[in-house]
This record gives sequence, C-alpha cells and structure tokens, in this order.
Amino acid sequence: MTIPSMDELNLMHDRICRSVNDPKRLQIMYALDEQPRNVTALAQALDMPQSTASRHLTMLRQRGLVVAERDGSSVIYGLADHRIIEVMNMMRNVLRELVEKQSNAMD
Amino acid sequence: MTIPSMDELNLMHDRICRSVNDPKRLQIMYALDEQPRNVTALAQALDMPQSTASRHLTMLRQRGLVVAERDGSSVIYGLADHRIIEVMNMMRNVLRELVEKQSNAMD
DNA sequence: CTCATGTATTCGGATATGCGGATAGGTGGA
DNA sequence: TCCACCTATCCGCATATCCGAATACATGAG
Repeated sequence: MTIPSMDELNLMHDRICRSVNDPKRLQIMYALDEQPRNVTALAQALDMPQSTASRHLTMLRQRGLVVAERDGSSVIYGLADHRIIEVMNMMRNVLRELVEKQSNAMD
Repeated sequence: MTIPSMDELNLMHDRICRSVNDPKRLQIMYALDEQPRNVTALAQALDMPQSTASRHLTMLRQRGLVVAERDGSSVIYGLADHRIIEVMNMMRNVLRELVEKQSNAMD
C-alpha cells in the first residue's frame, strides 16, 4: 500500500472521515449494522429527534456509507458495508491503547 | 466486540475521529510514519506554513496520536502507534469500494 | 549576552457544522 | 379524495474549525 496522494486524502476525508466525525453518526452506524430500520424506529431507539436522525442519515447516504430502501411509506436504512464497523472497531482498539498509555504517564 | 456505549463513542470521536477529520492531518500522519521529523522539515516536505504544521502537531499530540521528543533546539515528532496508519488504510479500502459502487450506479 | 534558528501561540475573520421545532412532501389505506 | 403516518427540508441560532501572517517564546552556539 503506497503513500496516498492529496487527492486521495481529500476524497477519504470528504467521504469517510467527515461521516465518522460525529458521535451520533457512529451510534447510528452501529445501530444499523445490528439491525436495519426506518427513520422513526431509529430515532426512537437512539432517543433523538426525528429530524436529527433524518439529517444524519441523509448525510451518510450521500457519502454511500448507508443504503436506503423504500418499503411502503417508510424507508429502511441499512449499513452499506460492514467493514465500516471494522474500521470503527479498530479505532476503538487504538483508543484503548491511548487511554492506557495516558494512565501510565501519570506515574 | 460488544456495541459501544455513548461514553466510548464520545471518547472515540474526541480522540481519534476528530484527529483524522482533516486532510492535512492525514497527510502529516502518513509523513511521520514514513519518517519522524521536526516541525520545519515537516512543513517544508508537505509545503505548508510552519504555523499550520505546528498547530496540527499540537492537536495530534494532545490526543496522543503523535509523540514529541526534544532534540536540541528542535522537536522531533513521530507517530505514536502505527495502527493509526492501518486504520487509515482500511478507510482507503472502504473508499475504493464506495467509489466503485458509485460508478456502477451510473449504468 | 546576543544572535540565529526552531517552535508555539495569538489574532481576526471566513467557513462549516450541529441542533431541533416547525413545516412541507410523499405514500398507502379507507 | 381525505386522512394518518412517515420522511425530508427549512430556519435561526450557537458553536467549532481552519487559516496564515505576525509575534512571542525557547534553545544552543559563540
């Protein structure tokens, strides 16, 4: 894997990093990975206003991280690619190490 | 790996997602992984103002993603954990799939 | 002590982002 | 066609983020 060009970095930032740069969106993606849902159900499950859930879903959908499928009058949202979860889980692992190092530094 | 709590998501966002949410910081981390450097050298290599490089480095350092070591009058910065690169590379892979899907969708 | 060099921070201003109530728009059943 | 329900968007406002020149601060050499 070579060193990425600025073009690739810009694209990566715009599509993925931005998407992941909000705790509620992280929460939404984990929830959708666990179980696809419509906006209302998602908003209720995560205890957030419908407009907030819809806004985030629209954003994630535009970036291609989330997929929408119409089902009657509602729209079922699902995760486009499970590897997004793997990316986030890897970030969790890195985080753990960071926190650990930080505690050691207090000695 | 269990579903993360909001606390963990907030921490993850604050420490890692935020750090990664800027193309120049992505660039900086790849550069430091390839070769630790001082601020001036880094700024020159990446063709950005010294103040910009320093500001980003300070930010990454506070989050623990980057490590600083004094060497005389200069400060050598390096990547704290190579797995950060792995996270970014995984994002690149996901990105490729997204872009591919997007092209197919144009048929 | 003074200078040269490298680093960190300040500053004003532009831009981006998030929020959530209110509202408009779409969909299917009766 | 009317209604109930679900979804998307609008709006005003608050906050966060980034920039880069200028400036302050730190370090080591002479």
